[in-house]
Amino acid sequence: MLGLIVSFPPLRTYLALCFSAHLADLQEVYDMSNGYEDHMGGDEGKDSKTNLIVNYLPQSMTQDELRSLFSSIGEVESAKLIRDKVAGMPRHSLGYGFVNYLNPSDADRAISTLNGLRLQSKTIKVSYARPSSDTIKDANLYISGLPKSMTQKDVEDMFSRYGHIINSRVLVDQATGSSRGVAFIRFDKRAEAEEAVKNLNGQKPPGAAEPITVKFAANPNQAKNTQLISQLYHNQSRRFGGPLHHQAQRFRFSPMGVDHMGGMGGVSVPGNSTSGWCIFIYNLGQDADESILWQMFGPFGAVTNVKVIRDFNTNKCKGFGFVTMTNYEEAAMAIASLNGYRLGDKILQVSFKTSKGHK
DNA sequence: CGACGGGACGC
DNA sequence: CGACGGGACGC
Repeated sequence: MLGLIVSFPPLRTYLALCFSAHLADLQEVYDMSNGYEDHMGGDEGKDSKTNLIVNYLPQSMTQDELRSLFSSIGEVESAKLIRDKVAGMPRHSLGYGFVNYLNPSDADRAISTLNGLRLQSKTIKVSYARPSSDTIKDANLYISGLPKSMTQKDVEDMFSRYGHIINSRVLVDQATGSSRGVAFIRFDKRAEAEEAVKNLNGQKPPGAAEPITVKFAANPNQAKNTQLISQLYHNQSRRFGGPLHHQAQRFRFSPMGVDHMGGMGGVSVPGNSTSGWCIFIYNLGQDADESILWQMFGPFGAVTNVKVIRDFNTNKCKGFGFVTMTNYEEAAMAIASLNGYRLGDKILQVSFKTSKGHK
């Protein structure tokens, strides 16, 4: 569908249609503010006058389509769609990108005409890109335990004293529309986010009965993998077959994980209320993630759960994790094969999980 | 040289 | 209703 934008001349017609639609619905849109506006001013930020960040792009949109869309405003110096960097092939879009114009006035007009544009049931956000820097990375916080009465603005007001908020979101229950007491806040700088964690984690908002939790958000890969795992688990428990392929494609889950989830049948183990055999994996690198555990253990049989243990604040792996496998023989084979396995520059130690008290 | 988890992570 | 930080050996 987006291919039409590239392939056919009547782009203006297409845009006009989309644009009128988006104007009609503009009130529903939020996070359309320009997160960088506070830093723009005077004659600072030379490249930021031409360089834009584009968020909430449709999954199917390609880099060429991104360039094509923004070329309708003016001459584009470069367009970059950000894709994941998994060793596996697909390299699918992360849903955002950068467009750098030759002319600052074109960048400005691109914001005024394309910000809020609806594409494929998405509403894109177009704003000036902040100057590239390591200091702005990993500045997204996850907040839980908020009073249900706190609105997005309330939460922002609580956090804004620690820095400049780029965007925020309060999660609401699908059915009731009420707050789930969970929010995300992205600060401009990681240091600002760190200050907010230090000062607000474990604190009670005014009038609240319970303290809130403030920590760095997991990256979306981790979150989606975890979510998908539990979805697959529940789907599979209810009935075999079903919408597994659809879900797997939608979330682009690790191929290993998907393949072997299919083999997961009866999950109850005699004498154990929690199903399966829990395996302890030690000496994982700090950047280890769930997908590597699926890849390593999946080939040995039915894996029902994987978990990388991370530091609460930094989200870096603490060096170990757990894998649950349904069948004893397969678990034993995995342990025998993977204990002593070299992952990166580390030699793994793999064994059945011991009870909590000992080493 | 470090060693065994545990609400909630996206309307 | 949505992944906000790429890629870069050139100037």
